[in-house]
Amino acid sequence: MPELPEVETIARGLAPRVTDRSIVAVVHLDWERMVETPAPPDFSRLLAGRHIAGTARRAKWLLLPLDAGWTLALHLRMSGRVGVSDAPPLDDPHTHLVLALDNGTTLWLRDPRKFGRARLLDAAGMAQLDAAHGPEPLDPAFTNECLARLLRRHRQRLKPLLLNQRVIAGLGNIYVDESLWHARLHPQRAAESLSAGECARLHAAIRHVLQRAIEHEGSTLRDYRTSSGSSGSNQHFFAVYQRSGQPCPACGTPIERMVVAQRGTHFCPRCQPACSNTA
DNA sequence: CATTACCTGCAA
DNA sequence: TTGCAGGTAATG
Repeated sequence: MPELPEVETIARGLAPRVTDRSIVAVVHLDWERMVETPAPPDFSRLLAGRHIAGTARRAKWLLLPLDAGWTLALHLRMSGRVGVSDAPPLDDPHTHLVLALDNGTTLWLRDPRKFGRARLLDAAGMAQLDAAHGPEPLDPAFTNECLARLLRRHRQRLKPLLLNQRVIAGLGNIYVDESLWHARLHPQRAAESLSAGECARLHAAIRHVLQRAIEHEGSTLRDYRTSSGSSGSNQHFFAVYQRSGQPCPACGTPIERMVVAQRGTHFCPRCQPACSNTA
């Protein structure tokens, strides 16, 4: 579920409640496959006593930088949620990881679909995670020219290209569809076929769409909640996502849905015309 | 590039 | 009952 804006919102909301706390212990872990590294006994042993320096985000990973060079990295995949509460939510069958903090609160991860993942990384592991992802689209260093270079380098259609975390970090199905609509580009356009002007439109669209979503604390379709449990409101600003049959906000043409790269894809057939090099 | 797998809940 | 879902990795 959570894409860049949702994870960013969670990281910001979590910060005041975990920064400068210490982890007393892992008090609950009932889905060991969630822990990718190190093996769960070491994961729990190494987390105990760690100091939490703050919160951060890389791509769709929620990061808790700890002391001694460690970082706790959490990926919420489709249905994961994290929060801090006074009482451990141990009666909930979907809460799979609970950390006790030194002020008596608990940091928990809940995930009905069990796709979420946790890693405890040393500096080298964190560097690897970083290197496995493309540039952050909201980083000032991500210029129009950076995007142009990415598009030139990959012979792929726009939709799968933008979903690929190794190419550009943090976009998922929602924000790819929304960005392509704002840029007036068909999801199946070949990446290397974009003109300079189209590339500039895509660059501006991606940043606009992500920034606005963060301002609205993310998009809640079903599972996503902020770290305090509230819904995001960005879903009210979708132009195309899950709006098939409804009028395009720009031209009134009914939004269409098709499958591209195995993903439901929403677009306006008039504003985002197919080109000769799309099919 | 496409398909499958990982899981569960929910709507059709 | 079937199909679908915001993500990703592994496999033909």
